[in-house]
Amino acid sequence: MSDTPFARAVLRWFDRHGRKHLPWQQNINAYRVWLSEIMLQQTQVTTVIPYFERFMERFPTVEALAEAPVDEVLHLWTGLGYYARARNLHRCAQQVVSEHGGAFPRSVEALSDLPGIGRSTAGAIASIAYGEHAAILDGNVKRVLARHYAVPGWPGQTAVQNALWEYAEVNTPKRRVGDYTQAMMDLGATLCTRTRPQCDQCPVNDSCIARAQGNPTDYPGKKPKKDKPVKAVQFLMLRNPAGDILLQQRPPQGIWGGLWGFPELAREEDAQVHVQDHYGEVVDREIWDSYRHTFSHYHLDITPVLLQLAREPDRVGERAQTWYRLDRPEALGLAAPVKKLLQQLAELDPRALTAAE
DNA sequence: AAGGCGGGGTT
DNA sequence: AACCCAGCCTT
Repeated sequence: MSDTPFARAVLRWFDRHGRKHLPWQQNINAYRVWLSEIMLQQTQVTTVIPYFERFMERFPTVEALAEAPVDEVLHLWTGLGYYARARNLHRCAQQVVSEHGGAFPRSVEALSDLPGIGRSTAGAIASIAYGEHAAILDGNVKRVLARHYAVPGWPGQTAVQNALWEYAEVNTPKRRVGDYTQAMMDLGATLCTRTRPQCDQCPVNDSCIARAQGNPTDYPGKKPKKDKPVKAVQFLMLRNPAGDILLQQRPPQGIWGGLWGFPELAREEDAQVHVQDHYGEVVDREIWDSYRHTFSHYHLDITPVLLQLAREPDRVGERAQTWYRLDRPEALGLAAPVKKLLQQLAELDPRALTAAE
């Protein structure tokens, strides 16, 4: 079978207008492609770039990543979100080393068996790194194809997703498949954008059904919206006489899985009474202003409470814990709100101020 | 099939 | 403030 006219036009456009200077497009190998693809899941290019550079600096090879402590991986991931990606990344690196001799497999099937790699990411790695005939279907490609073929409905629905996969597979060319993969993402990112698509410059505008209809931005269909529930917690910032802050490791599943955070308490409870019962005498308390942290699926109203302990308590509870030195921070994974509060605490810390000078 | 899982950029 | 982003995994 020869390439579709769609694919040929997209490739011609890529030669003239595609992006070719992104960090992971240089010195292409499967490790770099894989790392970038995982980071780019549900995350925009400009956000990813500095993280990608830091990871490549610290972990130049899949072996280096596999050998690192997971806490250090999560530390470098701090702020990127969806932390299961980082834990799967680490496990995947270890499997590539132990089960594939340090080389990522070439086939979509074998790639999909690795943690954190689904059908689309497997297609991206196989096509870009190895030139294998494999399709992708990420947010950009969904938008381009949904408009071009006027596929109605929200891509979260299985039927819509299946239809889009079919168009993706049909148009994926035999030759230059890596360029085509990159080209489709570039098309979605630079021309076929969510708002104000630049149809005049599109290489496949002559066959685009949504454009002919005059309503390209009606595709893809919107996700049905639901009201976000609100949860409220207190973050207990426990400070020992030395000035260090107590952090506990969160369980691997659930929000901020595997990261380190403050002990939490329901909003209604009395923080000072609770802490005195569990950690010993409290000699000072500051209740900081509450603020809202919003996730994709709920709002979290956070009230930070700083509690100064008279003495360092014994180890409390089941979970791993550490006294976080504000003047000499450990390499731990931290949720964004925790990182922000620790920075504010550091600004109050005379040792940290001295260290910064 | 539906929902959990982040944080930030854009509008 | 709503929306979405180079999705995957579990239930």
